[in-house]
Amino acid sequence: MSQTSQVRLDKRKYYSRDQIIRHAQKYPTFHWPTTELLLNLVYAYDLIATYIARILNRYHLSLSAFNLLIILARSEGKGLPLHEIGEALLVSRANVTGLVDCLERRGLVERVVHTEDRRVRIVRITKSGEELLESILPGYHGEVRELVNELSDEEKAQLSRLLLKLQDSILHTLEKKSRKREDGFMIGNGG
Amino acid sequence: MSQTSQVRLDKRKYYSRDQIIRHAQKYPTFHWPTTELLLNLVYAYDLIATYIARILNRYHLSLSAFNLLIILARSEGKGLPLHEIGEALLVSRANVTGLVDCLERRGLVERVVHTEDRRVRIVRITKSGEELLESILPGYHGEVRELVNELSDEEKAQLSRLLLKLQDSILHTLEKKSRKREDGFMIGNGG
DNA sequence: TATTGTTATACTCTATAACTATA
DNA sequence: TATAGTTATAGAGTATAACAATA
Repeated sequence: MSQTSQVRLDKRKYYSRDQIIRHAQKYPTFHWPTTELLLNLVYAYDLIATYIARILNRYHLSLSAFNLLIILARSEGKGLPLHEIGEALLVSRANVTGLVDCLERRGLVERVVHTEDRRVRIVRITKSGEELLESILPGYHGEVRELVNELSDEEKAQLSRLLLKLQDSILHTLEKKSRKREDGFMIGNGG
Repeated sequence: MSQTSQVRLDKRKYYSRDQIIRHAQKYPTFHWPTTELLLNLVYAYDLIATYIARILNRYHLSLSAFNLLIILARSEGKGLPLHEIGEALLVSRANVTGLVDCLERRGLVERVVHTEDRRVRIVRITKSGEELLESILPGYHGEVRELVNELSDEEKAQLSRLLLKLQDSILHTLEKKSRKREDGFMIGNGG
């Protein structure tokens, strides 16, 4: 694979500060710190998501499928109804059905009818799903940790704090917007 | 739409620190600050990406299409060869063709054969593409700025600095890995 | 009537391999 | 031989609407 060593990983030359500002300054609403933040957030996410997807690919799991298995494993046998899975993964109900179908066919999760509300199906992780997770997680945690090892624990904690504050800001703005307009902005679970 | 007001935007209850640590502490490679950082990065990205996708949806543009138009607009008429677009967007060559096809059909970009190397096609934004961008960007910048308005400029800059450091850490680790193994990890442009 | 979940559809994004034309 | 771009295909992800079962 001669390509491997020639792939340029760093795309940041396409997003130089000077070029962006030169192009965008004609818009009065343009704000460099905001734009810079978004670019860095998106690019950091892209790098990590692509890398994690490659790890999970070895196990034929998508990122959503992996997240679902982990959430179910953490629930300690109680499982989750399908509509709550949609909330947790920011995915619509219709698509949760497909995701769960796929994992159920492989025997990694199972559906159980809720005893009190017979409309509801609880999804639980199976023994086999737990075994798969246990074969993935040691290597997964190690590889991910190596990936971010140039940040100290303190920097990681600070980054987390700022990202949390960013999430709060977004959530508050969206709530304000959906209170204001009846045709307000919606996120997730649009079905 | 009675659903609008009932959608729960905040999914963080599914990712509580105690529950995660209780489940993951059996793995010696597990490291809470790293996991916390990843969760917060992914969720912040999800919120922003979903919101921006909704804005762009009004103009029938995907996030990639929007990014492509902006990169082309910033190049000030010079345009970009298709393989560089792949690098910039972290997308494989094959998929750049499709993306450019789609925008070319709508008259927003055009292909021009490179005069010196006749294998190369340069993609340029058209007048019509620039007009579309100019109709989107004022509102776009304003909405995005409102979304993150609970962070001060200083906090945004600090967040950017930390995200940059995170990007560097990832890029360095990936480079080390691909130097080590001939079948090394690759990102993007796998075609 | 409203909610949970399913089915069906269509569109986008992604990954891969085989192909062409140029260098 | 290597590179730029295209074509074709298959698998995910997402959005939407219509529907059945249950509340």
